[in-house]
Amino acid sequence: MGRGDGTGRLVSPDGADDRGTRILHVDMDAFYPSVEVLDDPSLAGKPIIVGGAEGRGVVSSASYEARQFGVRSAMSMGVALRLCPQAIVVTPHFDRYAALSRQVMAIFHDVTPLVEPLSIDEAFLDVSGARRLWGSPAQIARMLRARVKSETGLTCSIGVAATKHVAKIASTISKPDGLLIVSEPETAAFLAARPVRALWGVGPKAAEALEARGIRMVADVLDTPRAVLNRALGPAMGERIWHLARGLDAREVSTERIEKSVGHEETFLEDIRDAVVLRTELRRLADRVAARLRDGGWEAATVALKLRFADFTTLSRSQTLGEPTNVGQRIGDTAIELFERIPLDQPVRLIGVRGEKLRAAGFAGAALWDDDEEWRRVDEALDGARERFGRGAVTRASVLGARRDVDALPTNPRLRDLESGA
DNA sequence: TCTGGGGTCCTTATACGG
DNA sequence: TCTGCCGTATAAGGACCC
Repeated sequence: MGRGDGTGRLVSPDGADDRGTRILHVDMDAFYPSVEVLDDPSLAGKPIIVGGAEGRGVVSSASYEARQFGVRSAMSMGVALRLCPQAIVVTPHFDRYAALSRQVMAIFHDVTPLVEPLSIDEAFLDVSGARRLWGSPAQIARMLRARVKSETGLTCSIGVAATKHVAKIASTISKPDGLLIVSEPETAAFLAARPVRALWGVGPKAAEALEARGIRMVADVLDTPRAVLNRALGPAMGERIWHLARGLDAREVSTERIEKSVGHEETFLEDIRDAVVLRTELRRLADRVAARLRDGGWEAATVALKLRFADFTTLSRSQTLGEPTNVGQRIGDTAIELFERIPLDQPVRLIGVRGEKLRAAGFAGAALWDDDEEWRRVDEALDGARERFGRGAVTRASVLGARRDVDALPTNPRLRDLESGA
């Protein structure tokens, strides 16, 4: 959720240039607190903090009134309340947020089927096919803002641009209740004037590494040789920001995303030393992970354990299973095996279990293992799928799952994609 | 009153087979 | 047969995002 304090609101005027644009990024304003105000109008205009109220809670989201005191997402509640003692703390009502989110997404789908939800409160829309029906991208954005407001009572901010990246930056700086249109001809100048931190994927660490080389603004990135960026940030990140700084972002709006892992983790109210208690928690978390896997029709090929100790050092261990599973007992057994290998020389503050390398459930793997011809076809499918999704996005197991289960589970987007890719 | 919980992606180290 | 190289897979850790 947004980080600004809400003082920078921008609304592009009617008739603003929207040449070359087709992507909208819609971002709800202070979504959680705004929903709370909707449900309790007496909160309107007050500093609201949504987050874990007691113990080790942090701020999930703060109203703009609270942000003016410096309250930000991910801040510990203690610090937040020191900055803004008069704030009203509300524990989150995720079901309500999800319901409002569905309502807002439905409005988007009214306008175009090309909607890519990024999180509970934001989405990309490709409106290139919606022009005839609804008008130019700028007109569509104005209509969406009006509809969201009138049908839900919530405000949102919209960035309109030629690419996802620029649309996202535009919505961020237009907040709250803003609209910023960045036409294609304006893009280069718009980007150049932003700090590097505005680039997607540049967080505190990368910003620091760039700053150390005198690179503070996107304009500075333009003056920096590619090789220097690659050295400073690593080849993947270096290449990415070299492109993004130039407005080069070929990513399409994609309506189907493929889950790669599901997990649960828990921070204790007080650090725990007792291994019996920790094992019990692992069982509980493993059962929740397994239930989610079954709901989605997945199995996990790898089980990962996460521990965070009292001093905040965090460690993870993972193990690939002989056979993927969505059975809580198996996931729990594996998590506990991993846990037993770690010396407990400190109390534990957080423990978590995650299932990774998801594939479709129900695949009878054993039958295939000694069939060379089948393996050859699987590897061909793997190559095809990797070309489409990129390396690492697809595992052999996921292809195996796709080949076997695509008829049984035709509505599963992961399987459909893999099958057509194969 | 220091630091949540859900994720994705990238880098580096290591092991293994040819 | 030994060594190096290459590609691949797995594992661990960390940065980043909301």
